[in-house]
Amino acid sequence: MAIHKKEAFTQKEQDLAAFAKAMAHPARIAILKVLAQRNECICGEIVDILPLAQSTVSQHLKELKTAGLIDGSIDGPRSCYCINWKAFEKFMGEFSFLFNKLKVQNEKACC
Amino acid sequence: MAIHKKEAFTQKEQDLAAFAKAMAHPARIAILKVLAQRNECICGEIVDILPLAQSTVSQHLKELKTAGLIDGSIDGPRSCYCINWKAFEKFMGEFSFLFNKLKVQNEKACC
DNA sequence: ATTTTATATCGCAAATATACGATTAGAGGA
DNA sequence: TCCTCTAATCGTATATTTGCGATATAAAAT
Repeated sequence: MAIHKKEAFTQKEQDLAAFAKAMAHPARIAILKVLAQRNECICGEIVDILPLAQSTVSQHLKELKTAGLIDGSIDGPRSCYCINWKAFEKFMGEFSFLFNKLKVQNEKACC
Repeated sequence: MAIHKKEAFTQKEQDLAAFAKAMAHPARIAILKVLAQRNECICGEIVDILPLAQSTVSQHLKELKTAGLIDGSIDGPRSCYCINWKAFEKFMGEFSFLFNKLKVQNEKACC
């Protein structure tokens, strides 16, 4: 294939896919869970909780941040992360719109 | 790395990640959209709509089916697919549970 | 100034995913 | 029976992801 054809799809389709992709790994789900549970933002605590090396966790955090699912700020020698609730609401809303809305008229089984 | 450490996470984390992964590609989002829009179940129409080769579309359909997001049945010489609304509700519910529930108590900004 | 502590980044190896053409399989129709 | 149409699967090239150790960076502590 050589070429990934993401460009051939609509921006909204790409955005939804990117959002899903950011959550498409159990480690990142686990990170989001930790961030959601603790009111304050965590950094290296995540490394202690997850069964992964520090560098790997850092990489997952970077992906989540790039995707916009979490925010991060430097706090002295350590980094602080937290969930970007706005982004979450936006995407969850789009998923709901895309599928829940259509569900109503389609409820009956096909095939 | 050689080893994917999925096993090191909880079943629920793995399930959510697998669900997200199934939607982590714009082509699959587009397929789900088509299936959601048409009341009856489609097969090769998807190939006409998407800018991808038949074999590629078939592969995406297989992934969606394996992940449980769609159902498929053979109808003579052609295949018929439709969205598995039950699975959708289940996963959307889990996402909402995981994040919306926690949002309430965390609304304030951190970092 | 040196050492510790906390993170990010680099480089690499292995696993997966993406895409397509070619081939296969099965149902209908000529 | 032979051909056609639809869809799945195989083989393969390339791209991306995952994971870790090693290294770099930067603030705090000694």
